[in-house]
Amino acid sequence: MDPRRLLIFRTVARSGSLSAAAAELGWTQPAVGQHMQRLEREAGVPLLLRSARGITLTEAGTALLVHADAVAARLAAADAELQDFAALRTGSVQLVAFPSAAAVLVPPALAKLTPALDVRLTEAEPPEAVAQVLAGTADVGIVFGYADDPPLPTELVCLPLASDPLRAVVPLDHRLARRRRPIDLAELADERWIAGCPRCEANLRRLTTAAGFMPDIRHRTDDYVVVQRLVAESLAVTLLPQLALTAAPAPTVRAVPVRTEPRSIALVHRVEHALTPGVQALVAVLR
Amino acid sequence: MDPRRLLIFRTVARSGSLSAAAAELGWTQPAVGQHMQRLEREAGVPLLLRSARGITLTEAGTALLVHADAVAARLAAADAELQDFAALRTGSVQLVAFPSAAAVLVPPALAKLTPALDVRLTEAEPPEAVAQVLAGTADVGIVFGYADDPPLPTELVCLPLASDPLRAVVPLDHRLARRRRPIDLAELADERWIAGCPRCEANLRRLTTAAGFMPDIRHRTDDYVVVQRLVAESLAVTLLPQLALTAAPAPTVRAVPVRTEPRSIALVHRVEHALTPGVQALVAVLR
DNA sequence: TAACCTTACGCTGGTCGTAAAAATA
DNA sequence: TATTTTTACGACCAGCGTAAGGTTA
Repeated sequence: MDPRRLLIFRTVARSGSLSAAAAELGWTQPAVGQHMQRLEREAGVPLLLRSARGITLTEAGTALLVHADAVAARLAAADAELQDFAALRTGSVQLVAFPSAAAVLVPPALAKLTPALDVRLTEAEPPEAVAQVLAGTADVGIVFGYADDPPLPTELVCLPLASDPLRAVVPLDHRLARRRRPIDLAELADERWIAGCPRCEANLRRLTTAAGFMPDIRHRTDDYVVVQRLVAESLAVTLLPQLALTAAPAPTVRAVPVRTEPRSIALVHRVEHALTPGVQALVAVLR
Repeated sequence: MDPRRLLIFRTVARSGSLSAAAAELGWTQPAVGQHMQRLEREAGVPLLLRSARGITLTEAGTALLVHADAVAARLAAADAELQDFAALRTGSVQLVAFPSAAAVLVPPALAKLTPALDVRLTEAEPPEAVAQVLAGTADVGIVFGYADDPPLPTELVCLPLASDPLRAVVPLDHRLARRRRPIDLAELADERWIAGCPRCEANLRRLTTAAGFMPDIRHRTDDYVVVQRLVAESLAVTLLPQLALTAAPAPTVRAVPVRTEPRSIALVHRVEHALTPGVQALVAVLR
């Protein structure tokens, strides 16, 4: 059974005549008549009793009208729900961000969004975040990247958000603590070091190699609060991105500008979601 | 929203890929793809996430699938119900018949029908029965007609069922009670008469006029039981159709063949109901 | 007459198929 | 390579409009 004809039948049944239904549909009388003929032929049962005063439903027609009404109601409900998605009156977006972005960038962005959009935040370091977006576990990811990162799969869209400079973090009484001009990394060649997550450590090694030394790594943690406490006790120095320092500013350490390439912060999502209203809205407030 | 595309979307969602859906529908892949593109454009929201392993539903797509399933279920229910009507597993027919037909012709006919067809009998004399069928209050009418009746409206179909000869009904001790050969109406010119319903009385007057006399009408009733009791008491004679005598055979009177035109018994229904299974079935067992 | 219905027929446009290219595993 | 997708384009037929005819109130 062709569902379009069922809806035309509904219009005919409710309006009382083929011509009235045609007017309602913006068609001509024969167009509606042909549809009803085909519907009745396919049904195998007369549905309408024609007369010069319009139409009356047969018993089968009356029964069919109930179903037609139900179908029309469902279609209207489907339409309304899709419009809710399109107008951001409903829908949810899974957002995954690395910790300091989750702390600094995400909350003010979410505050700008309509509360009808259900954004759910989880934390993950970039490699895992990208994997989640690829797998569909997350819709939008906030990640950071270093200069020589491999390119992302073409399935993903990458929107640069900001450039995040690295700072050298030293104790308050360090000899470089009061320097205003950017220092060279080589000036920290003889320090003890704290390394962060694997990618950050790889980046650190790349930078120090370029600066001509091998860092003496004593501790490893990607927790920027712990890092700063270790530095405060003069146990080591480290490089931290400005974002992490903004997330947890510690008066017990000193962040000194250093001549290194900044890391880049970017937003990723699957290409198909370029038109998904929820993703679109979230991307818009994050940029 | 085009309901056909909703059903195609349902097939796609359930089969997991455009190509699998196309195979299921007996179409090609691009045909399905074009439908989905249009559906998404009209929806204003992406519904499918395409990949090389097939498709995944977006959140909006998942919501839409629920409605699509509901629509499909309703369409199936509508189809099933129409087939029930077509196969006489359901449905009802309003039958209106004049009293003696209701007594003699209808019961054995109904006994031959499937009990799933709900036939409802009411009694009415022909003029009213025809009016009911015209108005749609009844679907099938059993009526009788005389030679010079006006033609029926073209909106009605008339199927002759039988020819019903008239009998002269006289007391057992009447001088004509033992006659085997048909009598002439003129032989009853001097009797007292009982007339029936208005149409029957008109027919009686037409016949007697042709036979050359005016009947001395003493009583009027269309109840053929009452008629026969009156005759049994030798209060009058009358003409009764054979059908009425079959309905209520009375040993206390004598029915003698008489040379008159018989009345005709016919079945009427609206032309549109020629294809209605219930009407068709009822007509078939009544013929 | 006016309103409803059909039937007949021409033309448009939706929609399906074919063919080729692109992307992923 | 095999399977998925998309895009482009051609052809067909469903379906709408126009026009004419029939029936009832």
